[in-house]
Amino acid sequence: MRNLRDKKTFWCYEKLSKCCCRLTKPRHAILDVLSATEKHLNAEQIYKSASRIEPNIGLATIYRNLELLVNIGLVWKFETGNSKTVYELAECRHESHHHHLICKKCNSIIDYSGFRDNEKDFIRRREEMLSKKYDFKIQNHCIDFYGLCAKCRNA
Amino acid sequence: MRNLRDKKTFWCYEKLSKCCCRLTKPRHAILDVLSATEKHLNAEQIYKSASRIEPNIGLATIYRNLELLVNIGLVWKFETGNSKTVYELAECRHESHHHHLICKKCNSIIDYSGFRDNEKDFIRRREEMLSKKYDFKIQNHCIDFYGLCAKCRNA
DNA sequence: GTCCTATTGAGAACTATTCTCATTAATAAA
DNA sequence: TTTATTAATGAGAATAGTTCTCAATAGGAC
Ligand SMILES: [Mn+2]
Ligand SMILES: [Mn+2]
Ligand SMILES: [Zn+2]
Ligand SMILES: [Zn+2]
Repeated sequence: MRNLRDKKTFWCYEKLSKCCCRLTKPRHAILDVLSATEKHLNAEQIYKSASRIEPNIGLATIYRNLELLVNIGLVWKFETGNSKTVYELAECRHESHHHHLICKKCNSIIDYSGFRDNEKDFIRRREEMLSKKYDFKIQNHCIDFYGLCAKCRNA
Repeated sequence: MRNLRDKKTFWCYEKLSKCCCRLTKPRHAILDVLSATEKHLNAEQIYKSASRIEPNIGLATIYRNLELLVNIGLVWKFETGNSKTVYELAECRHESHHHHLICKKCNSIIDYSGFRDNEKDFIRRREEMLSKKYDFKIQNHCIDFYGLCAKCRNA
């Protein structure tokens, strides 16, 4: 196992310890799995990949840690409507915040992140307005577009 | 039971028969339940309310019909992230299309529908742009804002 | 190295949803 | 109105994603 000094340089070690969360081997593996892909993985897929790094890891540990990582904001979780919850890294990626195009037929997900400035402005203004109008503290948002991907439309 | 002539005047009878769906008693009850509220109900809640109208209705029938009604576009379904899928009528309401403010703590949902024209324009333009860029036919969208409601913030 | 306790693995338990199948009833046709 | 067709139903079993339990382990502060 990596020694302590190495661990302290891990990209989210600080954030974890700030929350009194230890950088355990399963946790490290899960973060490695999510870091290594740009796909949206469900718990089972993360379990399989993480098992290659930590062969004895348990599925319950996957769920426990995903919940924890979502809570401290390192991971973004969302439901696709076909009962498979998927996860992706929230930070440390090409461009962290993004929206989704979701195909209703094949359930594939396209990340959309090339925001124009006016798009960010628009959403920020909308959030300000909504916060006031409904006395609601907005922390984040989820914008998904549903429809048919090119492949499914031509099939 | 209502006779045939009455049923044919039911607000979505045409839409149903167009899809070869019969206006059955359980179906009628579910639509009545959804029509009578502005809340977002889960399957269990719909089951309980519908049971008061049709005492022998089965839970499986609730799920079957909700799926059907979602497919033909009469009902809007969405997942709140706490594993309770909720449903609401898509048509025949104050203002059909709307977005949501969802409290992360108490899971309450606020409907937000007072769109300004520029908001609709903005989303329409965005959809046009995305459709082209990703060769994706957009059919609808889901915009949710997550955060803390007034009650939970002051508690 | 010692100690405290957060975290783990295994599997049982839970729960929302879907499936199966014999029976019933909505509707079109006669 | 009667009949025929087959979509739809209720009951309960089955499934699957997720959470829980608990004794054992290991991260990391000291
Ligand atoms: Mn994504
Ligand atoms: Mn709503
Ligand atoms: Zn597709
Ligand atoms: Zn709240």
